[in-house]
Amino acid sequence: MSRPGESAQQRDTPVLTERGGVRKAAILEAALRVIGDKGLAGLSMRAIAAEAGLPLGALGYYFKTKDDLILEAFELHTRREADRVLAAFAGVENGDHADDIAEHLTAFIHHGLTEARTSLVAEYEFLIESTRRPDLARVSRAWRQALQIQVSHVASRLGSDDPETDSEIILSVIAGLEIDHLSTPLDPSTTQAIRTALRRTITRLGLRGNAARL
Amino acid sequence: MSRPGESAQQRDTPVLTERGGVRKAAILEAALRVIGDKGLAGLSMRAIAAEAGLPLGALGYYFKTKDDLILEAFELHTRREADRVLAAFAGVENGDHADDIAEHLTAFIHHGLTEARTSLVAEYEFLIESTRRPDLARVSRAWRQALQIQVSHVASRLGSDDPETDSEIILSVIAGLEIDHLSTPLDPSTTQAIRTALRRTITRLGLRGNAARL
DNA sequence: ATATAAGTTGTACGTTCGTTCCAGTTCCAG
DNA sequence: CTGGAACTGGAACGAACGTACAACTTATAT
Repeated sequence: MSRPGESAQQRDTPVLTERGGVRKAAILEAALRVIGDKGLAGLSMRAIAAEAGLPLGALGYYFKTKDDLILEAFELHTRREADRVLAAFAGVENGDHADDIAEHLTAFIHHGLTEARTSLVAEYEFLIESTRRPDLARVSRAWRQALQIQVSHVASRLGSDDPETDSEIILSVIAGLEIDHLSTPLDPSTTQAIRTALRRTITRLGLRGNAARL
Repeated sequence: MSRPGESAQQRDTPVLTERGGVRKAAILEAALRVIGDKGLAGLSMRAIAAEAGLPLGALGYYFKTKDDLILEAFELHTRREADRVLAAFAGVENGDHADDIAEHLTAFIHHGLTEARTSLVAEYEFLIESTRRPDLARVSRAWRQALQIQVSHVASRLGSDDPETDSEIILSVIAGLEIDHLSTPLDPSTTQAIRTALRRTITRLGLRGNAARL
């Protein structure tokens, strides 16, 4: 008997679709859901197993400890979310007006606060836990840095004269709007307030789609 | 035998300095510290008792359940923190330049990320938990609303032509900057980046201390 | 076919958890 | 002084926890 992590089938980019890999992926997905709606405080191996529809014993086979499982779940989340964020900003590059840009970001936040709410809550659970776990902190930092680099490129294309600062401001505003509206049900007037805040931010930063380079 | 919550000595504004009240306050303080450095996941009645230097049995006397304790700790935190935030913005009102305003906010964030880090982490623990507990969510909303009202008054005095939106932007930027730098040790260059972002935000929003009313 | 490895599952271990209880102590009104 | 109320603290409860393990089945390779 051996464990997957010790076996020769381990790769640089783990393939999660081979024999036992589907199960491993299902466990991580289940963990992300549990973290999202019960929090890390409510996360137990038994709760994950129940959510995944698997026996408790299965978890010990794929993950040495609960902490390992949490780390891998966070890595999975950042991999997936990075794509989503970049997609949101990619749609922005050819927009013509500041309002178009703001609209993309509004839709992004709106999605996070409604359909993807569980995932968003899980994300902030991880970020807070990162203050206590160096391994999670490394993932947080790498993710945040990747986001900022990409967003600053976008800001540069949109005519920013200080892309680094503007990307920091934009990412901060997004995070702040998300946090501030997580405890509240998202009604239309709230969405409108978010839109207004984003429009004003983008406009005042002087970002526009068809910007000539400075 | 009776419990304080059932007794006639209960008041609208609980006095925490009477006979057993000192202990109750000590328990809440201990809970805030434990939440800050072990998280809600690491919060146990025994950990609180140990942190407060009290026997486990004492907790059951002052708080019916752990959830009650958490709620009261959150209320204590918001009461205390509201004062601190308003003080930070109060020092801003008579400033002359956008840079002065930004400097106040930078100092505020810097303090939260260094000396008051434990308290800041606890705050975000509460905010995330608010997504799952309606009683905590009420506290979050009330607190957030109080902050926004006060900050929008300040923004108005600083010449904002849309104080509500500007206060939402400012509070979001602050929250975002805090969150984004919680997983990272706060070195001087990071502080400088925060200062730069705040300066640009304030400047671009057109806020200045000696503003004439529009 | 047979052996070896991979995957699977139910059970059980020792700990820690929130909460309850009660005998004992301190306080204050009468 | 005396009674009852407020307060104290240690012990104990059942429940839930993370993890380890051994018996078992399935797949793969020679």
